[in-house]
Amino acid sequence: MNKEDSHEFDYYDLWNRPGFLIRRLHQIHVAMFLEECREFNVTPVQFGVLTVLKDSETSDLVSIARRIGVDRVTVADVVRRLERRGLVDRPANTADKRTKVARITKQGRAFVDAVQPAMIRAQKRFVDPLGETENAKLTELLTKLILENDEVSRAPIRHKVGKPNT
Amino acid sequence: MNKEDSHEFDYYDLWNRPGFLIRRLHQIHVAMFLEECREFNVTPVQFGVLTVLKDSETSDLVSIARRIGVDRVTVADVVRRLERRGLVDRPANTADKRTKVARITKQGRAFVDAVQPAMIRAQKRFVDPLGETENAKLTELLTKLILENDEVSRAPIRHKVGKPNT
DNA sequence: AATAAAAAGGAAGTATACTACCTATTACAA
DNA sequence: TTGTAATAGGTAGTATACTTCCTTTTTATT
Repeated sequence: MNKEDSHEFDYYDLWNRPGFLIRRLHQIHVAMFLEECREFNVTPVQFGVLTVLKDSETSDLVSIARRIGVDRVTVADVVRRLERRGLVDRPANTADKRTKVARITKQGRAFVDAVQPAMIRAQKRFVDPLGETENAKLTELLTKLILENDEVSRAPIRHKVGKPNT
Repeated sequence: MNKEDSHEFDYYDLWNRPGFLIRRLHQIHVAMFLEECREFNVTPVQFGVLTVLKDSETSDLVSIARRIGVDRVTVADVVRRLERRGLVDRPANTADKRTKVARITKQGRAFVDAVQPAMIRAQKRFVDPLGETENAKLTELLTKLILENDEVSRAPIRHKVGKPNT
């Protein structure tokens, strides 16, 4: 019998693996987001990039990657798709010829405003089964785990700006 | 100003979007898993499939998909890779010629046993920043959210009881 | 000023995770 | 029994999310 040879916790059961739970939950959130935003045909990460750009006017890809916690190559992919849809453009940077910044267009801004309510619906619906206290606790625990483990990921956010939340 | 026009919660901040937190955490878990299991060159989902197969001897792809909560097309992909490595084979099913079951090989079983400690290390390290109480609470909250929202995802896991899929 | 290190990005490759469409087989029902 | 449903799987296409290797440009060091 292999199931219990660590005689402390049954990691053999998928439902006892935190990683399994997180993967499933992530999957569910993406499904909900896409469902709520179906008419806009936008993904959570695409909306994340647009959110960052709406704040910062222009930004090089590495900065975006750090802000949303995604690999720079992935960001380049996402930005390429947003550019194809006219939501973002890529003006050349004369100051630093290595970078090729991304900039949200007027259409992009209007798009974010139009999608925002659907995004909020998705977020609320996602945590709807929890009460207010549980919801706060969940946010606290998730944030703690992210901040404590951040350096493991390839796209560390290395900060606690804005909202230490603790 | 758009940041506060829902005058209740600042969803404009990425760190206040539960979906963002879940995505980041999932990403971190995958990174940790890959790090701990580097020598074995195996992913969380691959190990999940092997775990299920070790239990059930043989299984058709749809059943695996339901057990681990992943789309059947994805499972087919994963199984193809495991087959290529000799960890799984695909005997034909004479009883039902539609199915082409997956079966874990002897090598596959040995592989699971060899990787198991690294997998457990990854799971423990992931929740290490939490105390025992917090850890239990996290598991409780994640499980609750999964079970309550499961039907949204494309790969629902037969959750709860007597929930006919329409 | 010359050179090495660091940073930004492109290109190619892999894995997960879907959708949509198609075929083959099985189960069910008129 | 015959025709329709449902089921299992394949194929193709898209998006996220990485890795590794490469080039160009900037920064730092000597």
